[in-house]
Amino acid sequence: MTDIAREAGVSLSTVSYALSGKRPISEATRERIQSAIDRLQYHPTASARALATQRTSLLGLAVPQREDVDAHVIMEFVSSILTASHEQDYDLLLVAAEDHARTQRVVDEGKVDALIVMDLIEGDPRIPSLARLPRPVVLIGYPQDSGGLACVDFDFLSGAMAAVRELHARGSRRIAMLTSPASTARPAPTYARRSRLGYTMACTELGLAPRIIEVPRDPESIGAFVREHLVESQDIDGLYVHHEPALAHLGRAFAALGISCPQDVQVIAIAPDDVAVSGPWDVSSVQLPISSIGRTAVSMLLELLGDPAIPPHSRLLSPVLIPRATTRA
Amino acid sequence: MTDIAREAGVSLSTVSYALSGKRPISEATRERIQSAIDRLQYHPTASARALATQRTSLLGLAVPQREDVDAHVIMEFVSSILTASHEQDYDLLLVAAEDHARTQRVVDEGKVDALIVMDLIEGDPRIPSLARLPRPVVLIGYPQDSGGLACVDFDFLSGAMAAVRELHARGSRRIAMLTSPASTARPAPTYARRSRLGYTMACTELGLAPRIIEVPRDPESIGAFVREHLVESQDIDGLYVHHEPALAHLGRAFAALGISCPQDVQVIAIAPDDVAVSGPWDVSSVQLPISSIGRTAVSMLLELLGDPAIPPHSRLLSPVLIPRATTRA
DNA sequence: CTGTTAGCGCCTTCAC
DNA sequence: GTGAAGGCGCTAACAG
Repeated sequence: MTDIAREAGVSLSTVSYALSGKRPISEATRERIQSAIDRLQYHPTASARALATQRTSLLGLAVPQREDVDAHVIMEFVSSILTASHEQDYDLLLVAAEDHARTQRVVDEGKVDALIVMDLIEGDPRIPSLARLPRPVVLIGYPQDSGGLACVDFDFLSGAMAAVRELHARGSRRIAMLTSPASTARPAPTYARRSRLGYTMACTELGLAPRIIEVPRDPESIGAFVREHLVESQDIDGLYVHHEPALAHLGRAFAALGISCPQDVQVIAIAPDDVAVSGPWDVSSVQLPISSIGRTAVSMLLELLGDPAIPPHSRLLSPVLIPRATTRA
Repeated sequence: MTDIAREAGVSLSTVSYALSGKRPISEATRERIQSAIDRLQYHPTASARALATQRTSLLGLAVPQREDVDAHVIMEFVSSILTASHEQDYDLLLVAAEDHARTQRVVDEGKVDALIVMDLIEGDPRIPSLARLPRPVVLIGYPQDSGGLACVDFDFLSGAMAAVRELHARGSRRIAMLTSPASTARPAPTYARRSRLGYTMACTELGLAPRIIEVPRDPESIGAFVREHLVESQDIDGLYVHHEPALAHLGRAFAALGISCPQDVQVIAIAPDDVAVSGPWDVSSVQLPISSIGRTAVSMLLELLGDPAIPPHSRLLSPVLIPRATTRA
């Protein structure tokens, strides 16, 4: 920077101000400076700037690497967060969520200005330490006790209720919820409880008896479920499905066993649009707005960076229901 | 750091040396320093260290965001690169590959020590500017002209040849290659050419007539292909499939049209293990070692960081063939 | 084995 | 509008 000051015949600070624009600079000198910059191929040094300003223009993101989290979903989160960050002139620093010590370290050492943590589970043990960090943190997920941290997530409770009400409004009276087994091994992600709760509340509201059916993701189990409840006892005429990997199998089982979908039974899933329409059928669904969540997380972080006094709060994105081929008109 | 020096009753530099271990420190003072660190919750400031050492301990990764690159594959690359980086005490800075200006900027400004660029295409326009960067760069992919940059990729040429030879050794004589249409819109990824070339070379070597059949990824097109070539004209008894999204559809089409697989026709795919076994059948395959590629890219970068004089070269991972249910014994 | 000191490259409050 | 000077927190010679 000294070089280009000399080259342009001005003082070092003038160059700095020309670059940051934090002070009016005459058009003439501004141009001389710019041309010197081009000529010398100058690039400001990020670490020096960071040291002086205490800002890295880096956002941290703790990504889960466990096999049982759908790679597509994670990728969409990462991608939307990356895009949103770039739009605000931030870069993204990735750290493995499993390595919590490292996650803390990158913020303690000031490698990032703020942090996004995804894949929260109920009673997540990381929450207390995250709450102690000296920089803004937002969680993707909505744990019962967020320890005062900002949260962003889809409103699964409302989403589940919307689905059940819709099934009911279109004529279903025996509405079950189909979901994955509450794994006792792994603690549940924060949305599992809220989704079930929403389903139960809606049933209560409508005077229906709630029935939550847990089924593994393999085709055989799905087939068995369909045979038992839809072919034999026929005790279900509406299905709220929160079980993405099972959706496609469900559709095939219907076809194989001769269940005609909007007629015999209506189905509403809660899923990202692409998985709702990617299987053998186009499933009516409550949209899971992954990239909106990602973008919201970033903008929330920026607000907190702008004004750390903002009271911490949660943002739950509202459900939008898209009727497709699995519900009646 | 001054604080903990005072607190421990030593000089500032002693603290620094105690932390970096670049100088022997007596056990006694070392402990006093450590306890002061714990007491004051001290954490070294990354940007200050980076400014002083000219090292950020950050690796850059340019990730593609285009829809037509399989999210699972990208995620596995990212994940393996992230893990490998952490193992070497590096963090990972993500930037959108589509934003090439930004990609260059993060290295010009010294935000990263080195850069990995994935999803290279033939004649990639980014190569010249990447070659001019003042830090190590490795490409994931193997373009014909790498501009002197280091490359890491699977050896698709050998992989294709291995597959064809294997089919031939197990009795197939009319071996076709099934792959995705060479999109005229998007330029081809670097492996497309090498895979086809390997297939052709193997055919030549074995005295077979090469037949490259391009089929879109949708189930209908796959079904049509099977009907035409395996049911009607029956002019194929061996299939080298480099077309991941089509694999599952192919298996279903075989089942639906009564093609018995190792008997009527043998199939070897080139694919990651998980996709080879995830469909309706377990496909014999040449392993696509995605995470090995990722890890290799990182270790190559570190070698270059350690000794920039290392002559640039490419690393092509050798094929490993896994016989499964689609080849004869 | 420990202390002193001069930067790393940029920002920013001051005087001019 | 411009220039001079101190400081951000740490590293690494250079002396002891």
